[in-house]
Amino acid sequence: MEAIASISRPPPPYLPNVAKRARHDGSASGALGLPWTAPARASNAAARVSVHKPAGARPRPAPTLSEAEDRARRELPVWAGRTELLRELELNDSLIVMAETGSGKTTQIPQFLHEAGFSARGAIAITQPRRVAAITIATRVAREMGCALGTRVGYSVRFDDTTERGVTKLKYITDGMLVREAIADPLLLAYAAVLLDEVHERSVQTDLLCAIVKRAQAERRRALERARRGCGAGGGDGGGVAHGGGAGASPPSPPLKVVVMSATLEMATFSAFFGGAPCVHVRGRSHPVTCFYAAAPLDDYVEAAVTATLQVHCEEAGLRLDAGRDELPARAGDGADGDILVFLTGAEEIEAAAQLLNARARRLPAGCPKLLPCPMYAALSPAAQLRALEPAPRGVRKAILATTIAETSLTVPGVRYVIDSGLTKSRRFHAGKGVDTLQVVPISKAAARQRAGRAGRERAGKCFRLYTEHTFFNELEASAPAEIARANLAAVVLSLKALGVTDVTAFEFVQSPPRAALLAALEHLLVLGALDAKTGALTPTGSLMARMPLEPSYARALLAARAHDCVGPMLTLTAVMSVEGALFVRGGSGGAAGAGEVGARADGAAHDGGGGIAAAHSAADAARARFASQYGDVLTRVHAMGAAHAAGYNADWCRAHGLSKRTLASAERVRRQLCGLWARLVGPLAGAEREAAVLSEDERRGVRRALTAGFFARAAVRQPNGRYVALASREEVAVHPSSVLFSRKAPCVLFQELVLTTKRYIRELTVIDEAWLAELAPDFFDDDERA
DNA sequence: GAGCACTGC
Repeated sequence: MEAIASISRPPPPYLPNVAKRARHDGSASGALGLPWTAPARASNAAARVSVHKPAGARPRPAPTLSEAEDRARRELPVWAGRTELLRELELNDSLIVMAETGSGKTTQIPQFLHEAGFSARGAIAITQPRRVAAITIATRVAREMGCALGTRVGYSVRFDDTTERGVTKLKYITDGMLVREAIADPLLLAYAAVLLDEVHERSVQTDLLCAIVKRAQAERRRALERARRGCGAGGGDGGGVAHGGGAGASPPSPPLKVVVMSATLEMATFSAFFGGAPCVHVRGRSHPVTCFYAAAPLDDYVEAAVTATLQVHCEEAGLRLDAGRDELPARAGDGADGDILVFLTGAEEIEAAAQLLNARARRLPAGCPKLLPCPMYAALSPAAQLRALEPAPRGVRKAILATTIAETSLTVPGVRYVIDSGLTKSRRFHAGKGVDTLQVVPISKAAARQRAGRAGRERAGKCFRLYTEHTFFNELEASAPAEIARANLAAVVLSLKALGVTDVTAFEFVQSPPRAALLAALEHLLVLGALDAKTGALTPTGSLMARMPLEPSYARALLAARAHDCVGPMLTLTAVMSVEGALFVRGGSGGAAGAGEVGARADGAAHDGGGGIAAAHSAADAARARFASQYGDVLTRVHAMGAAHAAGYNADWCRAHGLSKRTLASAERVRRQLCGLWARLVGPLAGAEREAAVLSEDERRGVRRALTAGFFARAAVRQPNGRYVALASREEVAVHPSSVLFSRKAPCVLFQELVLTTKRYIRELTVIDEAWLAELAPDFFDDDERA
């Protein structure tokens, strides 16, 4: 063990040992320049590999890799620890691997296990938090192993499963998919080993999977013990043990091997959770990144980010920002070599920064290379995202203005400088009020290191932090709170119940969520009819809900459609409401996503007027108005989806009607998936295949009643003074101005969303009859009246 | 009369 884990606690990369205050280039900074503090020396020890080379034969190279590629693969740091890893896994059921970026853990460790025979009695699952990662890594590994994707190596993500049971040995799978599989097969009998990757991200799903595999491990071990004892007691001699032999029982499955893979130092948490599992540390391969800090706190970080970008752009090109034409530097610097990645918090702010950058870039000193701002956030169309990833033209430096999307979800090549605002947007669930909020909060130290590391992917880089060194060391948390500690747990609790957990408050989580959140989730599921009030067990309805890839409230509403003769329309409704991404976008110049088109203009001269996001919003309002329903925003979406379906999702038609083809396409995919699921779980779809473009009045009434069955807790009634009060919380709420019901107030509405900004706004409304509430959710409203 | 970080089933 020691050989590999020669350093079980490596020095954190990027951190200076000595903080030296170093003003950049004397007094030159003037109005534009920001003063920085810099470390005494660049320090990133992670560039070295500290594991020894094991002796022993290695398998033959995969035929489809070139010799150079194969050599590169064997030189990945994780190869040095191959023998040790395998030996530890022979001796232990669980292993924690801390491997830094660039170590090759995700592609190589599964192959090590396969080659060593661990896959002989079951597949090896490798979980990934993101779809693209599962797909691209599986593709890469299939090539390394010289086989076609979908044979020995495959992936399984929503809507796309390329694996074949019994054939696929290495199965790259999204976290969520494996949780689904575990609901049908809690002992994970299809697998001989499960490798949980990127557990340091602490998503609800990986936390849940840790607990699931631990339980499966324990039960499979017990089953093995029982089989062994049973055989022994059954008499006979040694031979009987090897062959099993209980009356007709199938041979017990082998112990489940679990490898937990993380990229940060949080190993102790997971080691303790898995009963003191050994930890292995594998060095990564990244380049040193020098960090600079703001010398004093900054009040406007968008402004500061723009200033810092220009400063880095000029100074790294060998120019001083205030240098005049006569003072061109003797040393030419690096020209426009190396792009700048700027971390901001949201789309609106990024568009504002892009405009500011464009305006100020015009006033750069003569001889300064061009600077090209490139917005990057999830709402951008894929085409616009790709444009930001393309190499800049010669002599031009890109400034990629990104959200946290560039932290882990995608890698921007060519980045040499990172500017870090130190902030991110974070969603939090407030159990007491049952509302979600989205707030700008400081990032963690781990996230700050992750961001800085983005400058050192290809060569040595620099990171400029728009906060002080004191803030970094004394104010930032070591790591962000696990998602499970701040999320709405209704879906989690429903999954746990489906996994056979009777008492979720006693369940052993990697980190226990707040008790209040657990109780709120239980109560929510109880009033939805998913749990039995006496036993707390899943009801038949709850069991169906747990099998649907929907939020519990939507699942409940969908099931309620049976009683209201509107299953087909409700399938459309739940599909169109459960996809992310804007449905209504600006029409005209044609693009899948409205905001995307706005962002894509950043490289042109079009970034002049106030336009931007605000214009896209009002255009979306106009698109919404075309399909407006007197019954509210949800029915408006259903109308739009129905009309688009009738038009065959034609691209020109979508554009002309201000609808996002991309969002519609994913809604249609979800709808088809739900139809298939419904046919299997509930029964044949009588007439629901009719893709109702236009709903009858009865169907409109039906879906509003069905929706009430799932969302009664989010009802608001109009007061005599014209304002609304949310029934459950008794709080005053206001209709969001984007709603089709903004100027046409109904007496009673359901809302899908409550956002806290300048007011408590309710969004995505549906007009209902107040009497339905007591009829469809008597328990909930009886209690409420007594309260 | 305002504005949706990022994943995932």
